[in-house]
Amino acid sequence: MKTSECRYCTCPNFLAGTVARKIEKMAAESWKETGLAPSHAYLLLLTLEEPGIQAGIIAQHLQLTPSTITRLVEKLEERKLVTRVSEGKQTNVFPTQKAREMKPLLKKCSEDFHEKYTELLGKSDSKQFIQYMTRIADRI
Amino acid sequence: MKTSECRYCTCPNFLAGTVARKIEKMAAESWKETGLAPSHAYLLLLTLEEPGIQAGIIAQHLQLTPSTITRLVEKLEERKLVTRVSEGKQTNVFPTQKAREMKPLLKKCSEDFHEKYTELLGKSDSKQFIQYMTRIADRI
DNA sequence: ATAAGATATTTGTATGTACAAATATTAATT
DNA sequence: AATTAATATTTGTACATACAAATATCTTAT
Repeated sequence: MKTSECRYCTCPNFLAGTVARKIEKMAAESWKETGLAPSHAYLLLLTLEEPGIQAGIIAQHLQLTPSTITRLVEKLEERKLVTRVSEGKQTNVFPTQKAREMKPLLKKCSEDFHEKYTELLGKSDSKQFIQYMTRIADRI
Repeated sequence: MKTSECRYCTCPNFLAGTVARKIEKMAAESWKETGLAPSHAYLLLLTLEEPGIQAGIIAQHLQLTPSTITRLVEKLEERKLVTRVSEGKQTNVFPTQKAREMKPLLKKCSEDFHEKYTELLGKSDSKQFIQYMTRIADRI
């Protein structure tokens, strides 16, 4: 059934959730090769770009709560992809060697996803979607 | 931190998730008075509009998987808001008297949310957002 | 009429996320 | 210096959601 035929197709909350789930599924497919869920992949990329990044900063960049970051980092730690170093009250997250070796693959998957997405929506629509969503996010 | 300043502010998956969480929070606030989470509220409204609606049809309208519907209905059943009547291999969901009494409140909350949302984004932007999201959802 | 396949739902399990409370550290006030 | 307040993170718990497998029913083919 098409979303436009659904009972709550005019409810922004319903729509936002539906779209998010669909896009996440697409993203998960792209990142499958890494064995990581999209949010884990983002977090890992953050640590690769800025080794030792503070947990709270990660939370801000991913727009997730601190407790969620703790949980995501735990998972990545189990897979030996990051290590936590606490420094006073704060926690710094470093990528491991294994993660560093994975970087090219992560980049590739990220690009794959962007391509797949752009192809699906067309260049102008996909660009517009990003602008639009950003604007919305900043106002809510 | 504004979403437009985040590291992955150009990633559609990140954006979609962020926006969905923010809108859901807004919606949850509006539905607080009912004690129901937004998705429970939608489901309940569906059963009120079409008593005896089949579980699978609910799944299609809410764009959720059948197993999720089972779980949502279970919760509503615990609160004595719906009852399940199985008819052969299918399950029909009926609202209880308690749910029927709740209908005006549900409607009110739904309208509250729409107003709050429209006020926040402005009339034209909020309308555009809906059109845009619907189009995206149908193509993914 | 029975076996095989198709359909609808539920169950078991796992994941990502959040909230509230707990903990640990640092800063500020008296 | 000691108490209080502020800040950063973690823990306990709960929830919405999904996937895969199990179950129950119905349909079709032989």
